Amino acid sequence: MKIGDVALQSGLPPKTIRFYEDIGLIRPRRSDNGYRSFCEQDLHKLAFLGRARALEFTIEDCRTLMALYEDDHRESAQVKAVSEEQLRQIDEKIAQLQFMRATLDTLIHACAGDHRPDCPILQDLVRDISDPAM
Amino acid sequence: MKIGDVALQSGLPPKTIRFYEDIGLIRPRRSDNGYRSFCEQDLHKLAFLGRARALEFTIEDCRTLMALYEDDHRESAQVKAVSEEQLRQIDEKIAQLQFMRATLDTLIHACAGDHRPDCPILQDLVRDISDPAM
DNA sequence: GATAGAGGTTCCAGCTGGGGGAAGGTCAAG
DNA sequence: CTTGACCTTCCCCCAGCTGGAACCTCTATC
Repeated sequence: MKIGDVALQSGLPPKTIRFYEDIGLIRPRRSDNGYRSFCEQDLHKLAFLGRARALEFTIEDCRTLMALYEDDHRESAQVKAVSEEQLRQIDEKIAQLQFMRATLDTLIHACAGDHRPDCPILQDLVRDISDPAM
Repeated sequence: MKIGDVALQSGLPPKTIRFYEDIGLIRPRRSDNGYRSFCEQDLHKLAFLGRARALEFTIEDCRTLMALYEDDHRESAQVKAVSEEQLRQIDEKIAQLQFMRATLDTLIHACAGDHRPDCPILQDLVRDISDPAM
């Protein structure tokens, strides 16, 4: 398979696939003409990477998961640990975003949204420096 | 005020303040010795930027908000529109993260997390290419 | 056999939003 | 007069790609 084929099948752009090779996540063979030649295993790995990235695992996480994936002697506890850390970070992000959302929502509801310049949103953003309370 | 002073008062690192000047968000004067010299207005703008960024407004959003902030003839509807779009994007992010969280949580609960190599998490990540259903 | 077009290749640059650190200038205190 | 804290510019680096230029290769068509 050439890069275009695996791109279609994995859903990853060719650029991304080359990038993953650059950083050593996959190691496809080469044909005589210099083209990358992907086997089924490579395709599975790319799908693996695509899904892990969709779950917001970092590239470094992916590297770890990939190593575990390839290690027949892995312990599932290791995989679980990485995933639990990732879950924790997602939870953190969600909490932070929900806090921002609440703040922004309050501001938006306080704003008349008409032709006059008075705006509680701007007022809040620029409020007194010496009052760091949120 | 020198950059260190406004850094302390605004909570932004000096590097970030210089960066904001580079991209034209602020235009502090210069003292004879070449040092940046910030006035109260600059400080307010920096605080403004810090808070807007904390609400995940992009730099481009900040540029827009800053222009509105400086425009006495603005209509609050413009500010509200930018903020509502931002709220929409935050909601989108939250929804996506919650979906990821659910997926990851399910996988984690399905994983024994012991010394054996069998792991539903890896199995899911690498599952059949020809089954793109999530 | 020539050529066009759709692929492939490499490399370099850039995006967002800054951070790290070098090399040098300036200022106040001791 | 020196020390140390602060300031300056400069350039490179981070993640995780993406775009583009310049070139190569294969296939199809005339």
